[in-house]
Amino acid sequence: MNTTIYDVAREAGVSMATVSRVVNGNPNVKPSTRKKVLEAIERLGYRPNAVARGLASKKTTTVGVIIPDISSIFFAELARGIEDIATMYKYNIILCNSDQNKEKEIHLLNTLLGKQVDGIVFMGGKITEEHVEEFKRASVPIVMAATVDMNEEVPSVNIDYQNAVYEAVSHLLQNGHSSVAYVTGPLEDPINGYYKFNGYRKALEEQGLKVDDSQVFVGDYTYDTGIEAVETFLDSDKKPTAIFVGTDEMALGVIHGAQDRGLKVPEDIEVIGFDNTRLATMVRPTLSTVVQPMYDIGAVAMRLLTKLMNKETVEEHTVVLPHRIQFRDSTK
Amino acid sequence: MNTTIYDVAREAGVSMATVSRVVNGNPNVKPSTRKKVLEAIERLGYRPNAVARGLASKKTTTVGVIIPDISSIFFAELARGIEDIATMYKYNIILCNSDQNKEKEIHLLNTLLGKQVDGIVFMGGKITEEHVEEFKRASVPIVMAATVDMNEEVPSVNIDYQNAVYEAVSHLLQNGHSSVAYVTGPLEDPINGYYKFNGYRKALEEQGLKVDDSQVFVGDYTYDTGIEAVETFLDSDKKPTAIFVGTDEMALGVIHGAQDRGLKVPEDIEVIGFDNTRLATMVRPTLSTVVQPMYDIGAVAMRLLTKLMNKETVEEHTVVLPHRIQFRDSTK
DNA sequence: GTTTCTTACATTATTGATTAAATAAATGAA
DNA sequence: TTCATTTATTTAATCAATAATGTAAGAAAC
Repeated sequence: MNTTIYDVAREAGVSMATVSRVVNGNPNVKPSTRKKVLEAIERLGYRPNAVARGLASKKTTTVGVIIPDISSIFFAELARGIEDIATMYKYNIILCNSDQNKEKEIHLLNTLLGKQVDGIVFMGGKITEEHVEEFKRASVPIVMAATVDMNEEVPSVNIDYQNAVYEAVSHLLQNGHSSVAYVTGPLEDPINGYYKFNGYRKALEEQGLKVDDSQVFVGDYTYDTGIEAVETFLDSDKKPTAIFVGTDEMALGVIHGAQDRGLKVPEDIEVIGFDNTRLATMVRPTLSTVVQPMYDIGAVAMRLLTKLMNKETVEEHTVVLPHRIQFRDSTK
Repeated sequence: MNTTIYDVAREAGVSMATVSRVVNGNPNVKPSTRKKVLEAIERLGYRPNAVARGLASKKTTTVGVIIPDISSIFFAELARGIEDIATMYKYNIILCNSDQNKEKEIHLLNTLLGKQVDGIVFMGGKITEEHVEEFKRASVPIVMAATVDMNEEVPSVNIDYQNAVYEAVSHLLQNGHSSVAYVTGPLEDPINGYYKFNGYRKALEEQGLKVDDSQVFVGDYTYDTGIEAVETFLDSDKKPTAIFVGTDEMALGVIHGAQDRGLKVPEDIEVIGFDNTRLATMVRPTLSTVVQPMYDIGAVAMRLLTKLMNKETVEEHTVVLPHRIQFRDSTK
């Protein structure tokens, strides 16, 4: 049997309320009794039961984290940012993989609320009306990280995806390419289908160009679809000389796919990736890429959540972190 | 205010015990009352409070996971295996990063036990006496994943690291190299310092060779130390023609470091990595590597933990999963 | 027809903390 | 010394479930 606050109270000859006060650092305890209690705690090896505490105080000091896939390099980095800040504020995290499946997401949300988490960090793809409904119904704050709600109803932390892509593609166009191909993740995710794509479109149109569907390849974020993408491009009659790729992992695929066909990067074909995961320096040539500060997005999202959980007033619920382009050797 | 079991009981005109029985699928409820209760639950949007349930039942259906660093490709994959099986058995996981820091590990262990987790999966480096003491003192089962306790006192899931390295190095030696260099992770971790290293030594000695310290480089698992390692080797007077590398990420560094020096892999220098992370196919040449089934290790560890939590009898507490070598293009 | 068993519930106690209200003790001012 | 305040501590209610025990109604056994 584990020792309870009652055992400690008896051992120290005080009431459980006093023990509770000592444990919680309440100042209204005489130093001598505090000492007695502390000794009793030590003697019995008492460890407060967080479940009982959670029931009584209605705070569990744990937050839920819904993430598409923790084994993805991108999300794992985000998760680390979340966890570090959570730890800093004495929260633990319950981590759940959703695979971006809407049913799972809703189900997990309810499981977490059932477990009485004090808040939730949500990462996903497309945010539907139903998501927002569920979020609103929740009794605790929810913050989205690297996930956009186009109506800005839910607090979130992101970068300016549209401008980030716009800048990268514009850079390539200014290098004199007559066209820039685009490898993107699934378009159902509005980050891909709306923001990033619009950035691409805008950059093209600014140069008097139009989006050419044969120059756009929709992959599934994996290295292999990066390879597929170049192969498709190189088999077409309009071979690109510059490719913007929506994620680093696909960009590695693109570089290797091109090299496998005997092309030289960046001489024959320039490539810019997106995210600046650790992969970007693990290729030859090293990858020029848009820096999305994943760790920071996670950290800031968690920090925002702590404020909301504390009922502090926050000026801006939709935070946009800065981005930049890191030029390496895959561009001239 | 959230609706409680009491509200449902009143709404349905039954006692809370009956509601509890319906919610928990106890068969001793007349279909007609079950229906009444279910309707009341639906009407009120009742969601059981897992904290109260946990206090009363002494089960939280959550397990703790202590992991060195979730942002590492290796551990993230392990974590995914753990989480998938946990979900399958209706557990949630509380995930904590330890950075392999002993104080943090012990602290996290106590935090998790305070939160009344039903079990713990532990991943770390060196397991000290103190670790084992703490593990034994815990009132819930603990399983280690990809982590060895040399005394086999703690249940664990691993592969046979010594033999895995032995086979890889032997393979290189049989290819006719007069020596095989070795890039390893920190030797404080007995997996590196004892098992893997012994595998290396054994393979060498079987060919009448001895370990030459100048042919051993201790890295910190990062890509960059892989590069450092080759550079050190190539600057020495005994330039290796084959290198065994303790992790894939360092192996990528080794390959690129060698290529940066104008060497060809595998013609001038053969490389074998370890782990078979997704990185292995993201290099040119693709990396031959020892397959450590990370996802499976996590999954099996979690499965083992569910059995222990259920107090099922398990035949073998120390499970050793099979490994193999995946040959790709970094070896001849 | 009484007794015994089930079935289907209800009642009440319990879980291990927090917290508000009540009370006791200590301190200070008049 | 007395009363008011402040400080320290206890008592008891509460949190939202589960678990153990109790009970009424009907079926089966004798």
